Amino acid sequence: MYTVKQIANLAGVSIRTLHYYDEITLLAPTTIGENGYRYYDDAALFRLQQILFYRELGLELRQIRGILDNPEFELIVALQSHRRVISGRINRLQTLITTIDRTIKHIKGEEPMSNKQIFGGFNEEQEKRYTEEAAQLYGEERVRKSVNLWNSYTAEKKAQIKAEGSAIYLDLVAAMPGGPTSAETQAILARWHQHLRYFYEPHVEILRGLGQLYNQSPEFAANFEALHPDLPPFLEAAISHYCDTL
Amino acid sequence: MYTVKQIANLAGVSIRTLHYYDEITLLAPTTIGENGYRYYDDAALFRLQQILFYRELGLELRQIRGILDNPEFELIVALQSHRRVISGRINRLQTLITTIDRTIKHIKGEEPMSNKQIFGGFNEEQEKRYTEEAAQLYGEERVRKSVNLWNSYTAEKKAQIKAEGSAIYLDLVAAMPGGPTSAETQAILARWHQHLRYFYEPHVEILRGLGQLYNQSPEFAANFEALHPDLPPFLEAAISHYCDTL
DNA sequence: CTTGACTCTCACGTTACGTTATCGTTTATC
DNA sequence: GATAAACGATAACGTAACGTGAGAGTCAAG
Repeated sequence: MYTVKQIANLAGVSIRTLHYYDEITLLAPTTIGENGYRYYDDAALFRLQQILFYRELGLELRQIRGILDNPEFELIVALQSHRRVISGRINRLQTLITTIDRTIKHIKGEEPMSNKQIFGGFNEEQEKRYTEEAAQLYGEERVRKSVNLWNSYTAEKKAQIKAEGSAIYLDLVAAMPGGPTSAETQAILARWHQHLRYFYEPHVEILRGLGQLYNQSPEFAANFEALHPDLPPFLEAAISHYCDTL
Repeated sequence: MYTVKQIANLAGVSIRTLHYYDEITLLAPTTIGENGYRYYDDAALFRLQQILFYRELGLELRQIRGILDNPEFELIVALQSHRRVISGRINRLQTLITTIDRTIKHIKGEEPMSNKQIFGGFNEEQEKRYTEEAAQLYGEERVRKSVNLWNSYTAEKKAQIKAEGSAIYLDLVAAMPGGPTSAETQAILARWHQHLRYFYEPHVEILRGLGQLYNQSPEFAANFEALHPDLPPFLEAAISHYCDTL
């Protein structure tokens, strides 16, 4: 059993951080003494390690809690995923170093440099975030295939697919009053299921993963909330039921 | 001349960020049109690059403004400094990767693991702060005096002192096979001790602090690593022993 | 001349803590 | 067994660096 200070020293975090993580139920102490003191055991130590990894990778604490509390969470798989993301980070930093070297040469007049190159290593991260989360949930290869498939469409086809998607989600919002398990909702989900084939072969696990993603990932959730504030949890429930009946 | 959107796309930042940087006078647009639009030129592009480097390294925007607005600021020197710090970052991430590998083996029961090792790579940032504190304690006034003393030398004298310093560090590299406590190493350290008098009165505490600084500060360490990859830890051990025998 | 893409300025919201302030508890020392 | 030092708790306000609309003006193309 460790006290707050011992944990703080071991992990290099502040005591306030431990208080805060307790407050938001991200890392609760193993037991609390009669004096109100927090005490942590080794399991808590490993959970904290995971938290720090995900934090290092830029995830919000709420997401981290969602991931760690997911019964399907597997420590080793998660660690291997961290490895890949951190490797990516290292590559990015190395890009920054070449940007530095190139900038120095450019200033000395030894080499020309484009405007894009000035920001090499900075502007690459944008679209990655989106991909990173998806990659962690259902695997890099699948994402790659999906991207390839999507890119194979013409611009016209892309627009049509997008429109179809929008229509489906609007219909889902209209179906919300009936509840997530209503026949109407489930019928629309069948269309949604079919629609996904434009991107990849939607396997049951994937469908379930998408349902969670739509509710847990802030980026997805934000999009759906724009249509209706309660759409994300509604979607997760409805998709879960849909998968159960397959 | 570029508009906000063009800059945002080039650098991978949001328009809001550009607005904010203007608001806090960190990056003002080159000109403002009659319509109130912000327009930036290439110089602004380079300033933004610097801002992003410093931000990547974790500096606060106020500090960044202070650095960039300092008349002594030199672009190339700054870029070289970024290089060293980013290299340190890469080392830290690589430590994280070994922590991951070790944790995986530990979970599989293939290897024991200490509590400290669980957080290898995370708690290192603290050590930096210790050094910073030390720097502030011993710090600013002595640094100022040292700078004054240094500036009182002629260019010729400066060159001679620099050469002497380089010779000492090269001799230390040559003495590395004998180990940090060898008579040879310790004799060279006596020269090093004497050499420091060109800069300030080397008190025992300061010597010890320097030893730690040489190994812990990524900027110093990077310089010494250029001479030999294991020189920084060797220096810390050798200087520690030298101080013990004073 | 309208439509859509851009732009502006408020102004409030957010995340993950830092920072006192005030108070009870434990431990080391005299 | 008293007392100070170190440690723990809660509570509440502060902050940095933007995100996120709202409302309104501007520009380029058809």
